[in-house]
Amino acid sequence: MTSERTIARLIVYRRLLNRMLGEGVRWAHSRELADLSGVQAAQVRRDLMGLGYTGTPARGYDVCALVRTLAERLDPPGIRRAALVGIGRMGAAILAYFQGRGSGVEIRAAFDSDPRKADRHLYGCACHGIGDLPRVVAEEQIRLGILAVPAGAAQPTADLLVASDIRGIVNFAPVPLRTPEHVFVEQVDITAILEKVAFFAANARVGGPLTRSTP
Amino acid sequence: MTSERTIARLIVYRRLLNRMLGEGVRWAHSRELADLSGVQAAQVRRDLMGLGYTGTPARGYDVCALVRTLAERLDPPGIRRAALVGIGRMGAAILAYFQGRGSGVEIRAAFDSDPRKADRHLYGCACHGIGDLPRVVAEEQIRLGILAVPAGAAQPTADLLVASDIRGIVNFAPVPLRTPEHVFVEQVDITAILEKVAFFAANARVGGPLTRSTP
DNA sequence: AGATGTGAAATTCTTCACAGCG
DNA sequence: CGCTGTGAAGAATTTCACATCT
Repeated sequence: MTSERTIARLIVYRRLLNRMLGEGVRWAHSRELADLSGVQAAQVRRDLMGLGYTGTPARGYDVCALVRTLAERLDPPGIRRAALVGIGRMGAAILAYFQGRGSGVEIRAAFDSDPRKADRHLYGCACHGIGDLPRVVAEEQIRLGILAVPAGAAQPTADLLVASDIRGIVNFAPVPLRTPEHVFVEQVDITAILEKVAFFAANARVGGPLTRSTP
Repeated sequence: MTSERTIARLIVYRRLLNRMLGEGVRWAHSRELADLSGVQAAQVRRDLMGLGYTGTPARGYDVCALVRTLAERLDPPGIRRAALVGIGRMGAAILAYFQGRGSGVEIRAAFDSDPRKADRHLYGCACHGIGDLPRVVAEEQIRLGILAVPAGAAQPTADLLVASDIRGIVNFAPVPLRTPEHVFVEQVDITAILEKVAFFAANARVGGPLTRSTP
């Protein structure tokens, strides 16, 4: 009912619904949400069932009310501030990507071990030396970390984040992290993803399964 | 036996084994691979079982031979060339990231609708206007596409890739794509991933499940 | 003793199918 | 009627547990 897969789909539904809201759409059927997000209609209904939210057979789901319900369920009370560690090409791209995007999460500070990258602003975000991380994370009450450091630095950096009382990490380094159980880690391994797509592109048979997404 | 999850794990094992090889390690037990990749030992054994590859109870798995077996199984015969579409911050970061990395996949050409970004080289990769895509993709026998375009351009660009006989797409735009069944699509939705981590970071209970990775 | 290979159980996730409502 | 909510079936995936080998 609150599995990782389910939450990932709810997040996708919410974005679709927000877009609909902007287009003035008031009602949506499970079938539409399903088509737009690439899942089965029954899956959408079951996912929404878990929210306790209920639509009507006649009009479907009230887009506005559903967005509110999803916000209640998905938006954590105190967790929306993130720290980015590693201001290389990938880190800078992530920073740029999140600027102006009305996501629920906001990157409050960036860190790099290279002192030349510290003490300036990049895409509107303050940059610090890595030594300032514990202090800034505590001061700004940051609870999320985004790791965009080289593979060799990933584990020590994760340890530092954990020691600074971070609760969740998105790791772009191609190294599985060892963390305490109370820290949620999501591995985003772009190289591995490309290799996977290469594999299934080669072995794609017509009539195969539908396209999948990364939860 | 050849599910998406399984292939994703095999790719991770392979990278670990390659690293071991570089460190001179000759033998590995299922337990070590499991610990390093964050899964159960039984899972590793079952995954390797599917390869038809067999270890010995005494020493475990022969790292060198296993890497060869994995290469046979995972490396598609003709599919290793990719095209990047969208040379913005994210696209440039991906390009930089893949340069020098000995991955099985290589980015052969980059495209952008902005003509100012065409006709030059970026991180060693030739850049073209989007109009040249069909020709270059055909000439270079490219079979994979990486989408790093704005959300609004994602679907039309995907259509163009599909028309150019691309077989697999990694989509960084936060929009699910509609593609024919014979095209494998992997959605990498960074905003959604961050929101998911925020959710589970907030709801993290001590004694919860281990960290997960993105297959 | 400790590790592999693997049936079988357990668990998780998805889809079916249909009652019931507007 | 077509759509929702949902029990039940069905698939897929993971984990257990143990015979077997060295």
